[in-house]
Amino acid sequence: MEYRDTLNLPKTDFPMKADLAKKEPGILEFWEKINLYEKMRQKNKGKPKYVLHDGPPYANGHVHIGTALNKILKDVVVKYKSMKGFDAPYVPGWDCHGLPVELQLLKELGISKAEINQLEFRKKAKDYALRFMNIQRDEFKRLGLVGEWGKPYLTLDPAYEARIIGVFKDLVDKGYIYKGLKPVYWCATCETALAEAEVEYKEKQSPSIFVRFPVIDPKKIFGLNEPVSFLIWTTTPWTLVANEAVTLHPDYIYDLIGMNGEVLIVARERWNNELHSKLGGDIKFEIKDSKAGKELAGIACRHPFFPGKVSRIILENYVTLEDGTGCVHTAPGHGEEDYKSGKKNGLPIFSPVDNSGRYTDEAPDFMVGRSVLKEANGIVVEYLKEKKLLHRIMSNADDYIDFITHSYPHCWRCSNPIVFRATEQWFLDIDRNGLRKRILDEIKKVKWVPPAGENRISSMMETRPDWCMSRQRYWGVPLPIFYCESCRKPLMTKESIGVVQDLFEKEGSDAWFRYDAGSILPKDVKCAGCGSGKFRKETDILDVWFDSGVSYEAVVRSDPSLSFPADLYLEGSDQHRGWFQHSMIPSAALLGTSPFKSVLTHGFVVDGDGRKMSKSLGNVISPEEIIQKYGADILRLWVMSQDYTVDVRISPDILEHLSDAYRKIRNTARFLLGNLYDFTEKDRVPLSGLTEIDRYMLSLLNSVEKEVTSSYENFEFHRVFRTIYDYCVVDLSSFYLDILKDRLYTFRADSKERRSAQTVLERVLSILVRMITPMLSFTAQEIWGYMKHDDPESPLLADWLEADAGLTDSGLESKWGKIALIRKEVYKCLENLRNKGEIGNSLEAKIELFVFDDSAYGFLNSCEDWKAILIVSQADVAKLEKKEYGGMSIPEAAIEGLGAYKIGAGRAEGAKCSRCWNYSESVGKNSSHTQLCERCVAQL
RNA sequence: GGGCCUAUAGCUCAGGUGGUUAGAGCGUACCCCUGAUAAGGGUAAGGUCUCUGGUUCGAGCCCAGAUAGGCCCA
Repeated sequence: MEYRDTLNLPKTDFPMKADLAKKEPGILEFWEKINLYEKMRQKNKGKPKYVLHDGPPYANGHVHIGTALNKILKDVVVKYKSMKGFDAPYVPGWDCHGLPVELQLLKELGISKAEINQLEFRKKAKDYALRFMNIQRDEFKRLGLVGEWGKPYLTLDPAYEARIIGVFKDLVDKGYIYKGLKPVYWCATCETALAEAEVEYKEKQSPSIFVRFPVIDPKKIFGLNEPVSFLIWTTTPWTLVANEAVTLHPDYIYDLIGMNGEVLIVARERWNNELHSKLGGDIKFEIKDSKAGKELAGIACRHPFFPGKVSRIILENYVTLEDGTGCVHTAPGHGEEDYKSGKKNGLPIFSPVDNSGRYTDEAPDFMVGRSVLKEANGIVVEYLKEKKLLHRIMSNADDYIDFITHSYPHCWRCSNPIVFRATEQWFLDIDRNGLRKRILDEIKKVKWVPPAGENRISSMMETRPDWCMSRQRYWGVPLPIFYCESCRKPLMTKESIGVVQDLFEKEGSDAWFRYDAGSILPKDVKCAGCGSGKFRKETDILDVWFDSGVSYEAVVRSDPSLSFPADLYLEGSDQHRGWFQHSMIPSAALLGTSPFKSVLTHGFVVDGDGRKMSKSLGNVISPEEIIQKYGADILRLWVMSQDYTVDVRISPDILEHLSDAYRKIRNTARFLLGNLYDFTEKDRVPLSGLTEIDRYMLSLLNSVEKEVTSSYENFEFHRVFRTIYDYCVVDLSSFYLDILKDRLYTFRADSKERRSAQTVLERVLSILVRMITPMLSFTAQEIWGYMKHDDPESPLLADWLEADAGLTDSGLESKWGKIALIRKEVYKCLENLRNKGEIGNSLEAKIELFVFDDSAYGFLNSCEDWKAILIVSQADVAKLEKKEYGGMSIPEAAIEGLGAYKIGAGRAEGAKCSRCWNYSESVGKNSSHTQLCERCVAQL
């Protein structure tokens, strides 16, 4: 007789090999077929909502690993919350307007924006954005993300565009929007503003000059009779016309250097390092005085070009000692840093340069109409020389001018050098109605995960300038502003903007370019300034940050399935400056509240060495290749395994390890399934009837579940992964399941002992599959299909099983913790025997546990079945006298709090039972089953 | 250059308020099993806790600086 056939070996069709790449698409089809997302919503209809509001990715290019990380994290949150019984809608969105699409498209078309009709271009841009939206949508779905994929929100939808205008209208109405000047990159050849991405830095030769800014009353200020000047250095002489200040560093030391009958003020370190030889040569000089920069603030100097105009000394930390004089010529109309500093110090934003790069009539008469890039430098130098404001450069043949080659911005299209030029822009006043302060207060109320996010965004909000909302581009939502044709006064009333809003709602923002102002505005509209009825349209568009920034209004407050404020925004940490801020500003301004209750940020994906991914380093890993090689579940497992609060690493090595981890979890589930093939509800054993180790395992399962649940709650997903994984490896596979095999296989199928074990296995599987569902959604679905139950079609439609307090038994957990330690010690002894060739399988061994104290003896005797726990054929517990210490295999160990014990290990007695493989002296005693032990005979 | 953040074994992570020989799992090596089998079990070897100072009786944990890296700005 083949005794093997009398065993209850595991049976399951659940394949060991996952083959995820092949299997996942089928599971996706299944989810689609059963309308999974709909059903998830339906299940929790009427329950409390949990709204994760999706930050829209940019509709350009394929999904990369960073986006995948972001979306998978979101998906895990949504799935977990849904299983927990929240109505957790997920409406994905796309950011469709903006420069990247515009530039990419121009590149594809091989033209500049002046060469194409704006409406025609916008049509192509729309197609382009929609094309990539569709590509990305498919790629997102492939990751197993659930959501409203049929009805995503798109910032180019007419309804969305109308909301953008609506929010802008309200901001205008509340007085937040104003017109001001701000320097932008300007190409005088193309006569257009350039975006950062359209600027190329190339080497250029520029004049280098040193210019005196004479102190107006040196006698009074320094007590000196000679003329005193701050000396500045510049490589853009043409911007001196627009000078408004001279900037010093507050903490540097400035020396007053007497030389040739005048006094020059420069930073001491600069003088000593370079300027002395460059400007002084062999001439004798004398330090008349020394001051810290901050002591010089406010001093008035004569403006080099405008008699009577004053240029004052101001302070900024950005002044460096790398070059120049430590005294910086500041023209707020011609530089970003100068502009910021100018705003801070209340300086005018002066920029007397027109579209073609020529001086306007605001410049001195002799300069008007001259090109700033081609002619101005020579004129300025001659003028300054004549006015004795230029300092000689001794090291250069005693000339006034030097030339240096440096990196300078050029237009990417015409390759000519560009200028910084202040133009009229629309701004949102961040300090209107105490907005900045109110935002800072709202920030404090938000829960930031990790907490450092609060500090980060707060410090940005504290110092950020007004929001410049206009962009000189084609692809975006136009600024809904009109100008009077005769007096140029802007028309921006609730009514005029409302008209635009309604128009966009019906026809989309293209309508702005399709109609002229007269056809858009009602006939009776008149300019409030001059009464004229003729208007023209603003040509600038809105900053795309405004598009996505108002999604709280266009999506969260407009979609009835959502609720405001959103519970969670979850994005990369770069969005502190981006979306979080630009959502907060209009929401706080108009609704007085933050649009989110909590914000979770994650780091960026870097390679195995912590370096950012780049084509040149060749370390880029795409989601696509991971899915093809391993499957989306491995990608999801990767996301879960990482502590995303810092940078997240990925490498082939890491993926390989995760693949191993996946197999372990999968095989654990497979073993559980395989041993439940004949188990039904009626076979369940009540708690009181379970063996002790089974009750212990239920208690442990409870602890694990609590740990996993709280980790999900706190968004500590890597703890979820680790806890589940360790549980599978340590508690199940190498401990419980290994011990259980004897009972499951060799006891009668319907024996109480076997049913007791199965009762536990069923609960373990049932909870395990739920715990992994948000993480390994595909695999969970697959396992679900092999489970026997009346539950819904998908684990995603199942409820989270809460830990059952009645199953927790801390006494048992502590007791079995000690048993596990003893087991570990025993295994060292067994390994010893194995290495000596005395045993192979642990069933060939016999173990004796010796103790000396009553307490330890009592403890060891209280354990039901040592031979099962240790997986050996015989195990005895005995009390020993001290004199019998000798000859033991290992030194004594102690049972915590119970005293010492020793382990005796040797070969088991008797013969091997051919059914259960245990060794027993009873083998051969039964005449009809001569190869069996008595226990097996009884089970037949 | 500035703001914020990170740095524990090959990998992923633990190491409340500083206190005996720094932990886990994986991986690796070796061994066992062949009734979870392209599975399962065991044992062992791996760390100057990035570096340098400092505070302290005592620091992986606190402070300063450096180095490397990341995000955002300039």
